[in-house]
Parts: sequence; C-alpha cells; structure tokens
Amino acid sequence: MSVAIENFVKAIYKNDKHNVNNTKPGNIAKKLGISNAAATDMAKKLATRDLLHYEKYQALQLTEKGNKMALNVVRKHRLWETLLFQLFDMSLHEIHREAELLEHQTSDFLASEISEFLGNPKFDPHGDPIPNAQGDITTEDTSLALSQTQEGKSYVISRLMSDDKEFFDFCALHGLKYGNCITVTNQFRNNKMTQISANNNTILLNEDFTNIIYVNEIK
Amino acid sequence: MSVAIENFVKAIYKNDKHNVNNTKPGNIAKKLGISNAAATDMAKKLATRDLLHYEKYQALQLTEKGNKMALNVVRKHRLWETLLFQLFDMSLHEIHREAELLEHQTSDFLASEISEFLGNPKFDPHGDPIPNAQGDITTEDTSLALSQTQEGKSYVISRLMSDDKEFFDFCALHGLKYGNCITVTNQFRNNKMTQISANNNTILLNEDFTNIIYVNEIK
DNA sequence: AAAAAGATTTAAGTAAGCTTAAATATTAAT
DNA sequence: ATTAATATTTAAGCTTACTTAAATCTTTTT
Repeated sequence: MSVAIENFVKAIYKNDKHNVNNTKPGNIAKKLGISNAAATDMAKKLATRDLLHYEKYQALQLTEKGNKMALNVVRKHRLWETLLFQLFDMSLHEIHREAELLEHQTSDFLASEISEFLGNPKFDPHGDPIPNAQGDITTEDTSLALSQTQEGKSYVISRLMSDDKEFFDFCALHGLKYGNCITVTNQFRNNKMTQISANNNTILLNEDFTNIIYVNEIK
Repeated sequence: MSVAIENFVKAIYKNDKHNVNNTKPGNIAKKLGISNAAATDMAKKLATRDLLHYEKYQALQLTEKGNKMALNVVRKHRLWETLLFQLFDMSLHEIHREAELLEHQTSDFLASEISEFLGNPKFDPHGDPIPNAQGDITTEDTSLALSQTQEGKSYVISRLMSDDKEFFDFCALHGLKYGNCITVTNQFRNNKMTQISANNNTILLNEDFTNIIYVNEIK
C-alpha cells in the first residue's frame, strides 16, 4: 500500500479516536494538508478497496480491514518512536517527525525485531499504547484529560497527545513528561483553565493543553 | 528529492564504482528494474537539475552535486545496515533489504545520531566504507578481489560486495564473513576458479563469487 | 565495409495523487 | 423557514514516474 493510503487510513483512525469532529473528507484533508477534493477522491478509491465505507456527504468509516491497516501503521510509528527515544535521547517532537516517515518503510518483520529488542513495550514515550502484531491494543486506558481532573488531587502524567513542537518544548521546559507527578491546585471551569503544581512550580494551563495532557489519579 | 531520483543517482554511483560497464541508461535501467525509455527520460531530467551530464548515446556522468547526493544516500544505507546488524542480529541480506527502504526516509540529523550511537563506524557489516556527513570516504581501500589473489597466501575477508540472498546464505554456510581468515590453495586461472581453505574446509569458487569477495593479505 | 544485432531515443499513453474552480448539498443563522 | 455560510462533490487539468512500440543510432560480426 502506498504512503498516501496509509496516511489516509491513519488519519481517519486518529480522528475517530481523539476527536468529536465527524470524520468527513474535509477534516481528514485538513490533517493531511491536501485539498478537500483530493480527500473525496481518495475516500472513493479506498471504498472500492474495502478499506472504508463511503457514502456521499456522510462520515467516513473504516472497515475492519482499514482499521487493521491503520493499527499496523500506528504500531510501526510507536515502535520507532520508542526505539529512537531509547537509543538516541531525541526529543518527543523529533522522534515523532522521524517516525512519521519511517513507519511506511518498515516491514512487519523489522517491526517485530524492534518490538522484541525493546522488550515488547506496551506504550511509547508519549504514553500512547503500541498495538501488537495482530493489531490489538491489549492495555486499557484509564487515564483522563487534565481538564477533567479534580482540585486537590494528584496525578501521574500518562500521555502527551500531540505532534506539536511548541507543545513539547513547553512540556520539557516545565518538567511535564510521561510518568511525572503533578497536583491539580485549581480548576477554573468558567475560563477552562487548570492550575497545577509540578516540580514545585505552579503552572496555569488553558484548554488547548488540558485536553491533550492525560493523567491517572494517584490514590 | 524523490526516491526515484535518489535511487537513480545511487545506481550510477555504484555502477561507476564497481563495474567495467559503461554507465549508459540501459545499464541503469536494468539495475533499477525499469525500462530503458524511463531511464533515458530520467537522465534528461536530472541533467536539467545539474545532477549529471547527459549527452545522447554517451555514458552518464554524475556532477559533483549528483555524486554528493549519491554518497549521502549510500551513507544512510550503510549506517542503517550497521545499526540493524548490531541491534537485531539480522542477516546481511535482511539488513540490506530494510536499509534499501529506510535510506530514503532518513534525515541528515537522524543519520548523525545513528552514526554517533555506533561510534562513527568507518565500515558497514559488508565491509563497505561509510561516507561521513560531508560525503567523504576517508578510508583507503587496499583490498583486492579473490580472483586477483595468489596461491599459498592468506587473507582476511574485507568485503562481500553483493545484495543477493543466495550469495549471503552461501557465505554464512561456509563461514565466509567480514573479518574471517582464508587461505588461497589454488588459482585455476584458465577456468576462472579459485580454491580456498576456510575453517578447515576446502571451497571452490567460480568467478561470480571471486569477483565480489574482497580480501586483504595477511603478512 | 556492409549487414545484422543491440542500445538508445522519441512518441504516445497510463496511473497515482494531487491541484483549482465551479456546482451542489448540508448546516447554521436570522 | 428562508437565507447565508460552510462543506462536499464533480470536473478538468497537472506532475511524476513509469509503460510499450516505433524510430534512430551505435556496435559487432562477418
């Protein structure tokens, strides 16, 4: 399968997973940086290949085959991220950027070798789960967005759900990384802001950030 | 630059390096598995981009820019081979197959990280030299093909110049690998065969093999 | 040196993956 | 419930990297 197709099904998969947005061609087009027309064309084509269900003006839906393909690409992406992070101590943004290209040129065989070398990890350095070779995610996700947390409680950062360099730079600067502890000191619900304490620093985060930082409560 | 272009200049580079063949479109086409017409088209296009010199019916010649590009791709290929070989203990054929794809999706930044991680190696597991980030090969090649060796002398295997699975399987089976010692017991020059002793086994090799196995004399 | 064989080039055409512009449908706002 | 705004789709066209077939040139053989 071509890079364009792999990226298309991956984009649908991620959109379904993370967004409230309907998964229509326009949304996918925006994420992939292509025109709406191109996305519509591609959707029609992939429907004939049984990778997704397409009906005019309706949301796109991956078939089981399409879902498998997306998970296979996601698996390779996250394995690469984990390997690069471990070997080279590259930043979260850098490993993402490289994995975005490598994921499409990786045989299932090589993916297995990487996985085995790493001890078959269940999560990548962003905290995202790594599907197994069959395309199954066996871990369950109990984490919640920082925007949903409660004042006074403490949490472990479990996931930084972004591809954005600025976001990762900000996180690195303030010690917000996978596995670190934070305490929620204030929830300004009206302003959709959350104040936290991390490493003895107080940080005020807006909803752009509190919706993509995921945590687990420490009990 | 596209994968097709990178592979084209790489094929010219390798053809110039290893073969007596004129580097004409037909030869390159054969190596890349494309038609002669496609190779001619590509050659003309690359000439306009100052990657090679093209004159009708003449051999193709890389410009300095084209040569730099080829060496950059070769560098990434050989770094990947070295990394995969070290981490995963994959066969010479397997690392080649994977590197063939990964080489085109590797930033200069990542190449440097890999190189540094490996201790800036000068040679890959086939014994091929790894160009540095500037595209220079700083090692000098004193090795000679097995077909050029002398009866009674002993040599160290310095290079297995092939991409072929069967060849590598044969080598692995008989302990013919980078760094191993062999002794030339007979040169049958008329029949273009060479008889060697390796690991106390006697092996008779024809010119297909003696031209791609390179060695250095042990003095 | 002429003929035959072999390469190279030209020409015409294809598929993938895009583009822009115009037409059509859906959704939101008044 | 219209109208206005927004999305989606259709249509036509482009570029890259190929293909095959025919024409042209070069090399080899006799």
